[in-house]
Amino acid sequence: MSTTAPSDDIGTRLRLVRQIYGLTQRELARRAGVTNGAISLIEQNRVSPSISSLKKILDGIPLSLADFFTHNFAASDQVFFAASELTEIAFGKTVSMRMVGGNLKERALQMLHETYQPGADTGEEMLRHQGEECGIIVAGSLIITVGAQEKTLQPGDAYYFRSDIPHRFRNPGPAPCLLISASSPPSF
Amino acid sequence: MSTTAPSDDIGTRLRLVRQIYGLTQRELARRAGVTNGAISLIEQNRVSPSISSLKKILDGIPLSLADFFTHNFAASDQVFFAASELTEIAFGKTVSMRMVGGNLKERALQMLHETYQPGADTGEEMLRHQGEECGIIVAGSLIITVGAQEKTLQPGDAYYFRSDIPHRFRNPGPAPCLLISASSPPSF
DNA sequence: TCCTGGCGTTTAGAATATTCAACATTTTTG
DNA sequence: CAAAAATGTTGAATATTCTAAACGCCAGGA
Repeated sequence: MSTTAPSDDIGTRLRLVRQIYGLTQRELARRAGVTNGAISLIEQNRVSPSISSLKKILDGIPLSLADFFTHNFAASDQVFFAASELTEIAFGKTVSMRMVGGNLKERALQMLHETYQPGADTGEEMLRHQGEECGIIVAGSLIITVGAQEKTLQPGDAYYFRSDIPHRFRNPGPAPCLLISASSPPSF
Repeated sequence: MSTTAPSDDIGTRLRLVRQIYGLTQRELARRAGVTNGAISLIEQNRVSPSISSLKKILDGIPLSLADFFTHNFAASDQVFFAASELTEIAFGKTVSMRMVGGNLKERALQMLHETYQPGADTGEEMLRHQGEECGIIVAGSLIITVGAQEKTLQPGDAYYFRSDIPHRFRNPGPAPCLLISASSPPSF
């Protein structure tokens, strides 16, 4: 039992969270039913708020006390990613993936833009890992095997399965196959 | 981003935690550098402590604010388990396991008392999953394969490996093999 | 039985947090 | 550019929490 403790600089933390949510001290104060002055003093660490005050304030965001103390609110958390910013991952010469938010920490989700060149195959020794995954074919076609089932998917088709069921992806066609996938928790 | 929020009944929560850790108000107050009266008032919800006070108090346990707000401190959390209370899990007719704390929630750890009957084998298709695992042979003997390595373990021998390395357990001997294992995170 | 020591609780007063209203500064707008 | 609106900060008054010391209660030991 030991969640990593965030800094106890409550003031900076609150200011950060408030700004991430795009609220002014006055707007948050109004929603929370406290005064803007109180929020100002707290954010400057000139007072240490009571739990009841902090709770009221966080309710105005809204955000639970648990989340407030648990999560790492990095101001640098990127929200938008240019195509060129996606981190590239290659598996052999036939499979490559472009990951959304690879630089983020504490991701609960992994989204990939995958490319399977003609002939690409994740291998006879099926993949197995924890979590769940799903995806939608964007271009080309792909043969997906999941447990005892196998199907050729065309653009627009999709899949969803528990990742602990052995699975395999193959592109038999003459054209590259593009697909967008999501999985949780991230496997890399 | 939404950790389940525990009750905001800070008083009861603090009292519960304090008692779980076997501390009196006075002892905790001494460690935390606050007065026993303050703790009494907080536990009765007659005041809402400041973050700084609550932090000082939790430091005396010690417990982080994040953990305090995150975890579910069920007073009923069982600590001791009679052999008969271990939850039984069978895989085929040759492998069975007895799990410690199967009824607990939020386990970070899984401990099993495993029995491999003569001839038992987890299968040629090696096991792979997230986390790490280790164990000690209690009786009989067992052939364990981990990646490229393979070894016959005797009572007292032990193993430790990252569970994502393909692994396999076999009991070739004429006698049942007993072992105790631990893994994290729990795989079931 | 009457102590003694430990427990949680309570109360008055000191310390701290919060409100209210005003201020200085920046941003928006005509 | 000037006026108006919005933002964060501050000081004095109020409200709340925290301390220090006492209280009542109960379990064990002479």
